[in-house]
Amino acid sequence: MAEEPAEPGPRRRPSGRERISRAAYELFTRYGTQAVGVDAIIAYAGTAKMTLYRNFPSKDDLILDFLRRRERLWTEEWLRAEARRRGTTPRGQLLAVFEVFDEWFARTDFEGCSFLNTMIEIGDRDSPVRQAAVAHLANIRAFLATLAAEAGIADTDAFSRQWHLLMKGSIMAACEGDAHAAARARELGELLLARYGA
Amino acid sequence: MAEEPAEPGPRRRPSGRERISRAAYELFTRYGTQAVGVDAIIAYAGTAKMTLYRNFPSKDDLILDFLRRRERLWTEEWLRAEARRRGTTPRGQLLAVFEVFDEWFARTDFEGCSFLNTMIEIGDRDSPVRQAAVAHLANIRAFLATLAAEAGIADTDAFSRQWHLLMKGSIMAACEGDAHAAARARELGELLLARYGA
DNA sequence: ATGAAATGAGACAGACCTGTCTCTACCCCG
DNA sequence: CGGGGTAGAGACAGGTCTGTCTCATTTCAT
Repeated sequence: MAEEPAEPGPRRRPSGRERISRAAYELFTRYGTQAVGVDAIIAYAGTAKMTLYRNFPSKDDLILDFLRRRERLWTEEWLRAEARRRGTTPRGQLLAVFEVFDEWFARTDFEGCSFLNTMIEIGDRDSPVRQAAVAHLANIRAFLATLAAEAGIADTDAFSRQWHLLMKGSIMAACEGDAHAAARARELGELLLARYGA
Repeated sequence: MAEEPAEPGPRRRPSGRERISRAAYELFTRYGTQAVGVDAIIAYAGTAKMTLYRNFPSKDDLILDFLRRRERLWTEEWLRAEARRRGTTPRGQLLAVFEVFDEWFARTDFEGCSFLNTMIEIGDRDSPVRQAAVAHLANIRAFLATLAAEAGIADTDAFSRQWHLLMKGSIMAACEGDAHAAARARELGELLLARYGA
């Protein structure tokens, strides 16, 4: 949910790898990693198929690249940055997560959390792709734990897991069509903050 | 999570349709509706492919049958029955949901909520399969709203949506591997009950 | 400008998917 | 016993998927 800098020069066409990576990001976020084939990606990127397979050994490697890009653009540059920016206190930054979610859920192209979607789409627990998605979810929790520590909460692990539970529950509710899912989670969040004395 | 009655006679082999429906249930719950092909289903059921297509116009119709069966076996005969049985008060029956979930999450063959999984797997919002999954999720909420009304809660819609949010969040956390996801949600549930004066 | 590297375009292989069709055999009820 | 509905087995069509290969063209640094 941020834009790329024009990579090397001032107005240069991005490399084939970069265009494929961006195309995969657009299509994977919207339609899921399993529903989108490599042919759709190269058509969207305007490249040849060999450009994809010269840069990525397999589609799975492209999905791993997609998850890393998602963490950078969504987790870090969007969610974390916006929460930090909107909240004046650690407590306010935690609650700002659901303010950000509220706008996210209202987008017409809202299609859920790519990490959760990928985890569910990949049934095999041993798949490196699924394990990567789970690891990226844990990185979201690491940010929550940081905020919890700054808010003076003692058990940051328990708190961040519960806060993340609210986030995931609200995302699923939004996927179902609940327009007020973020506000419902925010109210639960306030109860949880009070419970932890923050 | 209940067993079928031996349909007509005392020890008769179930009909082809019934065997296919049961096989689809086993495989779809475990691996997802998109990952399992009709060939795997007929092999598991021990039937011919034409037996499937004589009884179900398409795979999508088989998935719809699967979702209905899931509602009967999981939502009604398992979740609702166990919550009713374990709790002595409406409040206790609500909290018993997470007691039941705790045992569910610990199962080695735990593979999440089939309604959520199907909703995510089917990207197309207009798909009848996805809409059916969403409708089955709403039926879970209807049960929660009944319990909320019995517990004397005024806004049963808001409450049931928040309780369901906790359930869905805990399921996602359990899919990630959190062994204590049910206990975390239960604690949030107690805060919510207090907030609603129950 | 020139040679090396990257890219575009598309055919192709092999696997898998849904759904159709045929043919044979069984089973059950009258 | 006999006949009609049901089931099993498997070939088949038509599509999609990932991944490989070839070859002409472009692009870039030297």
